[in-house]
Amino acid sequence: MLKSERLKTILQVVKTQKFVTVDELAQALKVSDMTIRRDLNELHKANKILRIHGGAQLLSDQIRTEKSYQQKREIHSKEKYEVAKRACNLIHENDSIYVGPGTTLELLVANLKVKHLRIVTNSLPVFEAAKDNMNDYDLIMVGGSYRRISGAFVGALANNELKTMSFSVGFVGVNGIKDTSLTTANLEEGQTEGIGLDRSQIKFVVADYTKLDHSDFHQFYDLRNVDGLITNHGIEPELEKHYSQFTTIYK
Amino acid sequence: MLKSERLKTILQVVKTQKFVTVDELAQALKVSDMTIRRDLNELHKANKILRIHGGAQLLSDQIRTEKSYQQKREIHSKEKYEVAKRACNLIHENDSIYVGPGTTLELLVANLKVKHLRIVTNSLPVFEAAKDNMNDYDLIMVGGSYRRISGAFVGALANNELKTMSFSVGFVGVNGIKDTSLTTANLEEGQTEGIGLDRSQIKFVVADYTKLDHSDFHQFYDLRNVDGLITNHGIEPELEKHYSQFTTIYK
DNA sequence: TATAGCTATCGAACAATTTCAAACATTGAC
DNA sequence: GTCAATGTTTGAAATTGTTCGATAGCTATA
Repeated sequence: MLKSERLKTILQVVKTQKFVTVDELAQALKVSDMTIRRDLNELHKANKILRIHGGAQLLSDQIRTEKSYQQKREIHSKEKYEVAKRACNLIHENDSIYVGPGTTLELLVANLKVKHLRIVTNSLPVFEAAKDNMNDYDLIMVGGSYRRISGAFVGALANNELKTMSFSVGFVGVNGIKDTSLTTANLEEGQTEGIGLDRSQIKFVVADYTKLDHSDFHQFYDLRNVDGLITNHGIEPELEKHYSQFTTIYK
Repeated sequence: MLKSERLKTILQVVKTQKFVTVDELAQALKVSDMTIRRDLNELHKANKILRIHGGAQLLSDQIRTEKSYQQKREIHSKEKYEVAKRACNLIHENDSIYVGPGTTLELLVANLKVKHLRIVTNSLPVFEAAKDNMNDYDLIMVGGSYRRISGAFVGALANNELKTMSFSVGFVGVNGIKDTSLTTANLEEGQTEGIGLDRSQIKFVVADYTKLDHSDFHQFYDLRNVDGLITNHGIEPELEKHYSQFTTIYK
């Protein structure tokens, strides 16, 4: 493979996954890690990516311009990536999974490598990410009314459609977790996510540590009813102990 | 093989593959690598390709234009635009409209200027076009299984969802119209479109003149049950007379 | 919180490999 | 034979891989 071809591939990967490690790239492109480092440094010098310890991520301004609808995307990219990778390990071949809206869950489906999955989502960004994933998944969109701000489909249509389905695993993101309450900014979105969880045999909530011990307006689910809280290492031991009373912590 | 012939072949390969190595070309064209290098340098001097270490790649401006070129050819074809504009005039304030998949219908929603509409579609490209339209429409997506090739959502989920709705006007595109049959390439897609029409008080089929008197594999609706065929001026008088037996022609 | 120890990552230096172009030899058409 | 195109040789340049000591980041322990 030509060098410029490799550089282009790297850029492509960074764009879709927001973050990559040196090892991942070295394995995928079948070159040594040193070569990848040199490539990343070159791309960094050309101001195409942001070089960080262990890998690279999208430039924050690229994140902003790419999708103007959310500034959330530009922060905590690495943390979200960690959480997403952890969540990937909980998915197995032939699963039918529900994936709610949220940037972390976009990363989840973008980084999935398990084969033979049925992915159901009510989020357009998540759908797009799954569509761009190299593996050829059975992809189902839950339609409904469109919320421009989050890119999610919600309302009675979405809810009714979800109620006709059953999932082996379900993942939702949150804006905050306070005590045993999962909270979000929008009532309708929370309701739809709640139904997605209800219809899932195993229920996971995905939240980097910045979401813990914070509360948003609408409570939409009880932490005691979910099977796992997927977060990253940044979680404070005190909080971990607190939440582990109610559910399993994956970090 | 003549030199000029070889140069042409190389250009062709670069165009289709974006990247090519010296070795690949040397083996394929059965000449020495040195000859290929000389060829590549010549093409580079003529500004036809970008020479890079180990091979060659498309000029960066060719890469940029390449994608949008295909789409522009598709989308901005004059005939489709005419048809789309004509269809726009059949939509009025406060309508609830169903819009099926198809490039002409993408143009339709992109050019809509009527206010206070509810737009329902099972096509992702149509949805995206409507989303980008400046007017703030009530936008509803019908979810379901995703067909990568056309960007449409189909199957039982989509069908059931459509069956719960009622539209004042419905628009579908076709691959071909033969006698009184609307035909399309995919059975499921046709079924879903058919239901969209069934649920519409006024039913329109949209087809530039190239679609008339052509047939695709699956028949999904009867022309005698639609209220209008929207086409452009290129239609042959003979065909117009033929189809006007079955429905109203808008051109 | 601070510290020590561990591991992964890093870049510099060097070696191995690949690619390059110049110079020259060869081929084939006229 | 002449000339243009092509092949071959060869040393230089570019790229990549490997080794290794330094450093960053994390974990466990006090």
